[in-house]
Amino acid sequence: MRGTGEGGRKADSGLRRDDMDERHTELFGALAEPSRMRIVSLLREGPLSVGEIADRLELRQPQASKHLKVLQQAGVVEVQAAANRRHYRLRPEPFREMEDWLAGYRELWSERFDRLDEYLRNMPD
Amino acid sequence: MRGTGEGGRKADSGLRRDDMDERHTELFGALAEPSRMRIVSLLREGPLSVGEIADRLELRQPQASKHLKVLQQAGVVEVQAAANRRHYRLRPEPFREMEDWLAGYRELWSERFDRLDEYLRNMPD
DNA sequence: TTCGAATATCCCTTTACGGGAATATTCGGT
DNA sequence: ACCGAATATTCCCGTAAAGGGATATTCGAA
Repeated sequence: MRGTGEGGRKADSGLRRDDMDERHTELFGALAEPSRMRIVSLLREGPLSVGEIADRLELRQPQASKHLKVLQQAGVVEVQAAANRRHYRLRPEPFREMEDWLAGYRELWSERFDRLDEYLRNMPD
Repeated sequence: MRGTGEGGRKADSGLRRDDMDERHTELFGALAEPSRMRIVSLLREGPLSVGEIADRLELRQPQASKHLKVLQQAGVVEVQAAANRRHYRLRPEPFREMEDWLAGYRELWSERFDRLDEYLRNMPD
């Protein structure tokens, strides 16, 4: 139990950078599928039931359920039961995490490693 | 040829939202693999040759080459030949694109669809 | 408790993908 | 022109994942 409150940032789960990468691997995997990407995009408008999702994206109900299950396991969506219907909605956490992950690459925006010394260091002696 | 300079934003490739999603599907696919994620993470420090990447991540050279190829096709990295060596470096574009994509979900941070009217709309009459 | 709507799960087949090992290619040096 | 280092490519194999279809489950209504 090291560094529990180390950074004190937001809802830090106390993960090392490598673990964060693992989590993002799973997150990206969930998004790396056209149908699921469309589901996520659609869910931006608000929570929807499985039937509505399948309907609007012209998916078959079983496929919609399967994709939603994957998204749920990756933490992208959460479900709320209401009678027979199950309403799926986006969870904000993974998007925040992605934002944090991206922040580690933000220096690329500006400098883009234009310095050559790093580059030349790869040359053998 | 509509709206070429429409928004005047950065390097807008003139893609519709659906096309953007397709591109991100590919991008996420490239990142949805532990070794590739580690390669990307490693390349933050600066450009590296294939051998160095394979070395530091304890990958075999062919695997490293394959993963780099996938990353390259997804536009995540670019290569620069120098003698026998090929130096791979991160491209800033995909990260910017991810940032833009994320922006479309930023409202989740704050409100998180707490309004119930959208939710109740799903109820049958 | 029986029925029907909504959803999840199971089985099967096909395909995509990653690892391993061998081989091809490219390039500078001599 | 030849050799060796660095890298890319190919082939094979095993596994994970996705689609299709049928079926199981759950829940409210009557």
